[in-house]
Amino acid sequence: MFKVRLSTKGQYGLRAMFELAVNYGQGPLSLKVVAGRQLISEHYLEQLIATMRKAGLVKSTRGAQGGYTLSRPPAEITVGQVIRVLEGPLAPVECVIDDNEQVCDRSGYCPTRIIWKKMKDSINQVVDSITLKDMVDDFMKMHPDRISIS
Amino acid sequence: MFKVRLSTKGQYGLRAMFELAVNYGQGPLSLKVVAGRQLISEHYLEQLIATMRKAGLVKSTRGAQGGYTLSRPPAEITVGQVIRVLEGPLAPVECVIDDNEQVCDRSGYCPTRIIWKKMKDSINQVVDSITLKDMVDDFMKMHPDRISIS
DNA sequence: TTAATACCTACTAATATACTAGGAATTGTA
DNA sequence: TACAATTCCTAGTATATTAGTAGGTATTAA
Repeated sequence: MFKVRLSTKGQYGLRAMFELAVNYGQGPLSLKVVAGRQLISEHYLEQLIATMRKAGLVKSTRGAQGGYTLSRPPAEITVGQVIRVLEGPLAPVECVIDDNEQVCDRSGYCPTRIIWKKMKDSINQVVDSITLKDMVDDFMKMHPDRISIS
Repeated sequence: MFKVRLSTKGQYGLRAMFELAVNYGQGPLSLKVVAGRQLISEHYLEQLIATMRKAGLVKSTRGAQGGYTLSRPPAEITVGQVIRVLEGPLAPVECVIDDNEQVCDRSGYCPTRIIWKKMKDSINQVVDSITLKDMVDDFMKMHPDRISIS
């Protein structure tokens, strides 16, 4: 197997958020449409988007013609925010989740902690430097035809 | 839970390799000593070090007074090599494990792949830029007394 | 000869993953 | 007002992974 991997929660959730970003300013998008466009199980995505709603990343409109919209402009939501809401903190080992030096029992003799810290910082730097708007812009650059599908 | 995390295989394995690096040039170190110094289950570590032996990172000497040594100088073994041997490739999602563009069925419409690629490159860059020698040097700088424990 | 070591295969409890099942509540539209 | 489209909610489940443990055999220095 491979490691430092994301579960499908983060993957699917980010793809769903991308669809909402593409649709931003054009009213709510139903789960059915989002799931259909990204080929994700609708019922499973429902659970993921519930998490994002509770975290304040998306807003919902109930009833017929309802759906979901981003709660902020795409430029104000980072990939890191989305992934961390769905997956929890991004860190290779537990002892570097918090930046404050929460020492484990072997802390004085741990030669590896500094490495885990660097990995963590590097991962988060990548995902925090990309917004949903960046994703949409990049995608439109490569697929100018995609707008007509929406 | 937290994500992009390493299992204990990578963590324990790297700590064991650190001990072998500290001891480099002074003959073999037994599993018992390594496990004892790093507070790891000896029997479990045995399985991890077997993987590293098969991968050519360590050499073993059987029988009484036997043990393990690094098969190359600490400066020639990177943290990335150790972790990848024990955990497999370091990549957040499967579709970026290989650099060649192995496209999934939705490849033309995947707005996230470039992000996973950046995460992967960033993680590997960190671990590949640190050698076991770097770890030992850093540690000795902070704990000059540790040499006497060996 | 013996004690210390490496080497090997199999088993297991606990946990997480990626869903599915089945419905209740809400709301725009005919 | 009825109804269809939607969100919202709780619970179950098959599979895989993790982090070991159990119980040995083979090798070698003293």
